[in-house]
Amino acid sequence: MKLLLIDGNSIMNRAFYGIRMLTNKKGEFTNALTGFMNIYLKLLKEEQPDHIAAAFDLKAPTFRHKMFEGYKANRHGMPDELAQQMPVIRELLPALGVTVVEKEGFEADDIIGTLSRAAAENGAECVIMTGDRDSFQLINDKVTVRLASNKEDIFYTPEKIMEVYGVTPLQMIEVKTLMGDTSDNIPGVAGIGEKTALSLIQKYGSVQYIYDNIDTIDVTNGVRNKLINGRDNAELSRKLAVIELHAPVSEQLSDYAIGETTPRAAEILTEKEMFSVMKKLSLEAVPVKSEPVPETAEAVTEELGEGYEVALVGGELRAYRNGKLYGGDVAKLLADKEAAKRTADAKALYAYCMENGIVLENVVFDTTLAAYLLNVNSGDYEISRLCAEYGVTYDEERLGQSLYLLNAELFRRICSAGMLSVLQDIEIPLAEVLSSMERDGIAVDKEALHAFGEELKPRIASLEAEIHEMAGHSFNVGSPKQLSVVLFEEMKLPGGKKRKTGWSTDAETLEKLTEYHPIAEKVLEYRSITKLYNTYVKGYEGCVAEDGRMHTTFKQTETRTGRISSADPNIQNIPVRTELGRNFRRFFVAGEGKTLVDADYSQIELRVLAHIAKDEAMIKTFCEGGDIHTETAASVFGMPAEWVTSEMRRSAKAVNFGMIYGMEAFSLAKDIGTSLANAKQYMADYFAHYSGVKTYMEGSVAQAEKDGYAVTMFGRRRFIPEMLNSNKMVKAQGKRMAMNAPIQGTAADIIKIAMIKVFRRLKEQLPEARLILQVHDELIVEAPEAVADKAALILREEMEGAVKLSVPLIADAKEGKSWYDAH
DNA sequence: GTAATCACG
DNA sequence: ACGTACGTGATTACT
Repeated sequence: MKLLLIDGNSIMNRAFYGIRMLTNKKGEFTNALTGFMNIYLKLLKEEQPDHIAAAFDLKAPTFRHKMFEGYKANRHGMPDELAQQMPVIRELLPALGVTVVEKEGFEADDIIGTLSRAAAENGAECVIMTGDRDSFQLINDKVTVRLASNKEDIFYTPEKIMEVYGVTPLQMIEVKTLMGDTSDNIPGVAGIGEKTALSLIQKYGSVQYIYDNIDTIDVTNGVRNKLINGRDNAELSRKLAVIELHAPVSEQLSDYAIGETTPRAAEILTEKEMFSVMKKLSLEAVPVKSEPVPETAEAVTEELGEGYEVALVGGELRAYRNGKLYGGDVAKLLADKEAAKRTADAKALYAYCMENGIVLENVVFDTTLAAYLLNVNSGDYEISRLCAEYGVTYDEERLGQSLYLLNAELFRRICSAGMLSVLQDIEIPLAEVLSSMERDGIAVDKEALHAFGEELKPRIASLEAEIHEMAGHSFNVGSPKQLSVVLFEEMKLPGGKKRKTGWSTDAETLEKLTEYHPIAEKVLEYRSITKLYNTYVKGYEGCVAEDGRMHTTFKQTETRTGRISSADPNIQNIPVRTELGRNFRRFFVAGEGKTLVDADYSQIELRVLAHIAKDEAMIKTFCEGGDIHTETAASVFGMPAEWVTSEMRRSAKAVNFGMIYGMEAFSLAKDIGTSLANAKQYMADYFAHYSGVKTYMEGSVAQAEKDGYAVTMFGRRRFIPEMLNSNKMVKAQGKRMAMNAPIQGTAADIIKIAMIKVFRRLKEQLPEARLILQVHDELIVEAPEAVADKAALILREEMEGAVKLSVPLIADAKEGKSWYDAH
């Protein structure tokens, strides 16, 4: 028989601080729960106990502590984020068949002490799982302590205690009596710490012996005096240090046999969205009904509208009419303008149709896109998971029915969140555009790309040799760890920032080192060239398809702000800021007889800011066609625009960009290289001039605090659970998100609208020209040379006219044979 | 799998 | 006293 005793509070505490903040959609914290369950599952597997008890503290002062007068409660109240999770684990464990034991007036340690004694008396083996060392005194031949650790748990037996502390487990009580324990409010003897306490007990065995022989024991007079003065405290401490072994809880071991898992476990875990834990427990997610879903199929249809569920399963098309298998011609259905289609992946469905010569019409709903809009933080929009999340019974055999009910629920939520337009007017039409862009791809001059790489190789080799020469030996320059040893230990250069694992060697640090030693500059150059070679030559060579073109994947449900992202390869981070890197764009070319037309928005985010903040000064500058950064400099520095130097303009530009990110004065100071006081003054002057921006930023934060989310001009939402965090820094980050999300998100909405308009107009008026790339504020069209000007005109008109703001939107278009030339 | 670094808007 | 700008993706080193 084997009894596992879990120190509930201690493990929850460890899990809470060991795992980054996690929440479910509602913003309920789940990190301690997740950490606890992972520890619990590992224990089950490794220990294979047949009996388990989880002991918890109750809030009230404990028996041991109450016994003594003069005891003052000094416990740190646990943070709210952890306190919220405690009742949940207390309910979850019984649902998993684990007995929770708690007793008014007793600590978890007392319960564990009592049960471990009872287990040992009954000849059972006992393992105590805990995160602190308080229970070491309970260890004996039958009882071991398993101390949770970030790496391997550590097992404490009597031998291990002797090895580590040089005393027996019971003598740990004596040690604690002398040294005390601040977290447990045990005073101990003033001035006696762990070292002294251990050596005293190792030598004399007990506190009693020490005081009985206080005049003759071999200690310094200082220690003797401390012991004499602390005698009263020692007596009190001893009583506090001893763990109670007879707490009034059941000692019937059979009461702690592992029980059945009840359905409540799955309910709790589903509600908390702890899906990875459920998977490990082999539990199915269960519907959690928050609001009633219409009962009958007719009622659902009435709400959702007549339509067809169309799903691609393993490359096969399946169609259902209002959830029931559709027997008709699916290809015809897809092209039917009258038939409303609901799907789970519009981009894939558009791709499928394009490939098979079907003109897909009238897609009205998309499960994935809807779920993304409802919660951009999730990252997982798999159907069965969504069903669990939104209270629909998932049945793989009846996929149509599942999709149908899920769509009804998502539709309702999208409507009540005011996001139907974002879904139907932006995201779903965009899916078609993206699938067309992915299919077309961009032509790559593979030979030139390869040749460029061959040119870089010897430069890398010689830089590496130079660096090794300066260091005095060879090492891996690409390893930040090895590099930091060379720079900061061997060469004794001044280190800057600390990282988790040592000194940072990032570009900012190396930049500062250039004035101390030429090696820094070489490392910087080595880094930039290897980056170019590894990522953009080696990486991209493998990404050119048979047709000589690169087909990226545009991800539509990835970012928190509503932007699209690009992967395999990422086409949105191709070098441009340095000349060497910029050369890279020469290999992205127009196809035979064609040209690239590249158009980008001018300062779209600042224009969006001017508009949504209704800032008069900023609106005026943009409407008059003035230079925003120069105007900003003029007002911040209090002088006419003609007097503004390029240096001043640069600073003003930094402030303008900082505004978009919710930047604080500290970072501004660092960015433009001035004092904190100066930076504060700049920002104060900025807000005095752009008072609308100030009001807007404050309002944006206040609204996010009230609603839990930030919202764009078009109603796209971003939930910001960080806003509710009690950690000041996390909350500050939440505030910055709240300031940035509506700006970045609105700009993303605008360019998405522009993409749809450009795509449609090209299709109609210039079908041989194609929209092929998007880089956040930049669109690239590949067009036959003869119609390049027309394509440029269309791009400019549709981008500038995508939406009407209180400031003009400006897009500049350029043509060229390669991306380098066109940009 | 995570951390560090660096490419882009 | 802290610790400091938003949003991505790819590569390498290392556990």
